[in-house]
Amino acid sequence: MELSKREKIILRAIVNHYTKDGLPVGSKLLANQLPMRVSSATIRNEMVYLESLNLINKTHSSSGRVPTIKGYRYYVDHLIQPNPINKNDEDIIQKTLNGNFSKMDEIVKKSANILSDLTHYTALTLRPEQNNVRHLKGFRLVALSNYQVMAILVTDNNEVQNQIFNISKSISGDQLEAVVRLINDKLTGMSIPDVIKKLQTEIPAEITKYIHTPSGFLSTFNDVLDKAARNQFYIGGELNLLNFTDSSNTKELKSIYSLLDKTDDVSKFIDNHDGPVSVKIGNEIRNHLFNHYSLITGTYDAGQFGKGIIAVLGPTRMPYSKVIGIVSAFREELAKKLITYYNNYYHR
Amino acid sequence: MELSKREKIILRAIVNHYTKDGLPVGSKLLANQLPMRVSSATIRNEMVYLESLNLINKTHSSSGRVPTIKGYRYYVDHLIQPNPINKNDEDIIQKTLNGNFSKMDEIVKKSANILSDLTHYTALTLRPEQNNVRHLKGFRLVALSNYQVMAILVTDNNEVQNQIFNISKSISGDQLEAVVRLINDKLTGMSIPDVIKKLQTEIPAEITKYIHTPSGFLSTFNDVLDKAARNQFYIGGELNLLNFTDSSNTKELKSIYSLLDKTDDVSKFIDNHDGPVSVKIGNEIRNHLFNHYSLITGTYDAGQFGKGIIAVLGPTRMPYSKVIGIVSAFREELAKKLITYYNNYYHR
DNA sequence: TTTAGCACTCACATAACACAAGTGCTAAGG
DNA sequence: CCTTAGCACTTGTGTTATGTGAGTGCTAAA
Repeated sequence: MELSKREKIILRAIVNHYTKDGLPVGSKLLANQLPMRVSSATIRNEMVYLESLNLINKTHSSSGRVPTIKGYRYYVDHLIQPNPINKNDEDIIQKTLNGNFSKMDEIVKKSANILSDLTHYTALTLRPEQNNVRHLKGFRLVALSNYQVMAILVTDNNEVQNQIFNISKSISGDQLEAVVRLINDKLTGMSIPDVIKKLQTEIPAEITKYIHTPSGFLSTFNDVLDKAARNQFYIGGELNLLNFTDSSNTKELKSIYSLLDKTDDVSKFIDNHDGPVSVKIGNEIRNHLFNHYSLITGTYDAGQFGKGIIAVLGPTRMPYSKVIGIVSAFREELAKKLITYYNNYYHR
Repeated sequence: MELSKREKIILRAIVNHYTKDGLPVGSKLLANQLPMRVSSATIRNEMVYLESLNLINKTHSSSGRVPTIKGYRYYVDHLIQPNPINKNDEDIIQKTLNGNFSKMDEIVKKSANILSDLTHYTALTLRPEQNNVRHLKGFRLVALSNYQVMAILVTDNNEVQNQIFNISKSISGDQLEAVVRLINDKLTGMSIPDVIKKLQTEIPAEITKYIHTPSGFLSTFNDVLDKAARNQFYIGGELNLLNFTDSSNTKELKSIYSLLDKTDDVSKFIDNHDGPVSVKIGNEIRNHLFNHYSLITGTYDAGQFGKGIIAVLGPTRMPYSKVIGIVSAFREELAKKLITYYNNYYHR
């Protein structure tokens, strides 16, 4: 699909206006405002052509034009003018990321908040993932009392998971201590696949020396492994959806919120990228709930931590160039911050 | 304020109708429907009196009547007819509370979800609190690696808090081990006030034997103590606010949501009770944001765990008798469940 | 004290109308 | 051949008038 120079200017102007004001854009407005001197009739003629290509639309037979999904797509791919982040926003990122964090996850979580503050949309952040198989760096059991045990698991990306579980009355303190020692000895330092294998084969047999029915133990270990394996993500500004979603449709809104609660579903549509910053518009998100939303995702490369994803969810009618600018800048700052963080605490 | 029998019947009917349909209630409707045989004119006369007492209101000069806050209050205090929970809801409570929980908090959290499902409103639950000063039952430091430490704190209500913190490069593994031993020896078993005192006096001095600037350590301990001391609460069905809040007013809605995020504020208006189940209507909640909301709170006595609170937040126009029935039943079931739970795991 | 009757009020729905913004089309001009 | 002035046409929006229905307060009679 090849557009003439003038058609491009017109389409760009339509998208710019519409994302700014949210009102259909008419030919007269553009005639008075475009860089070149043309009459509104000429613009109307061009608009007919753009509409025939399904790049723009009318809301009713005599209204101004509005971009279609395809129009936004063309705009983002060919017409967008870069809008680098402004100094002020840059400062906010710098300042906020420079807090004191005691866990990598806290930085990623905070990032979701900053990103939503900057864009006034909803932000999602996924912590970095190593692409190789994850190994178990440490596995501890701490007996808190004679009926409560905390399982602590450290993976080689330095993530820590922990979970408390209770032990039924039938186990004595001594038995427990024995099991703690047994498991610490056997599993610490192993790779996760190995841990899972052992949990199903060797370990149960060993444990029965001390405890008759060890199923409670084992299911807890699996829980913790699960938690560690799952792609956790953080959300910032979820209430911002209220700002631009047609609030009459409560049902749809609730569906979206409950979708945002499900880790698996979210990472599904946040995933697969082309390039460092990618834009998905409306039905390109492949979920009918998001037909009027767009998703700007960016990857960040946090060195030893691996690669992570940040994303902004807003209306299809969003100022793409501004949001893309923010996401671009943010992915770089976040990467820098995490690498510094890694060097400060992990590299020795 | 004394009402005649007939006035009571009329007021009750008005509240019942209005909470059911949300439409102003007119005199003709009531005339055809009340137990006694009276004309609409008579009812109108009575209504004038009820309105003079500020128990009911008109939405405009020729509309039917609507209860005022004072009217709801009178209804709840004098006119309400008990509506015990139905078998089906009862079953749901039983079944859901009978899951397998590994932490007392999980039960309290789940309760918020059940309660909101049953009422279709928003539910808040506070975990039980012992009213005496809390003691520190156990305090552990677990070195996960030579740069990460997990602090674990167990209070005498068997709550466990934990937090991970990083140690700057300047500390060696040996130093760390020494500090871990020191702190475990000195603080385990003490009461919280004592712990705090020691953290400010004795401990810093001791630690400096091993580490030059122990301020990082100490602030983390304080963080964890803080977390344990705070009244945590859980929310279920927060999105249900969308069902009955005038969704045009996005701003107010956001204020409410951000209020519900703040522990202190929430426990403030959930607190102070009269009796096992209490009802606060509109401005009685003492926060202008809730002028069109009512709050049904119930206490539950979980034996050794102490006493906790459950609450349902809905519109002033809610079916009080049904919701009160549910809260009443729930507080008892939850108490039972927690006592059983305690006996199974803690009492030996 | 109750009630039938009636005039009155007000929200709500509907239709009629003008208006503004925008369109497509046509015909003339560069 | 492209551009544009002009014009008829469409549609959303806002205003006004008008009718209807549910409800009220008041009065006068039972």
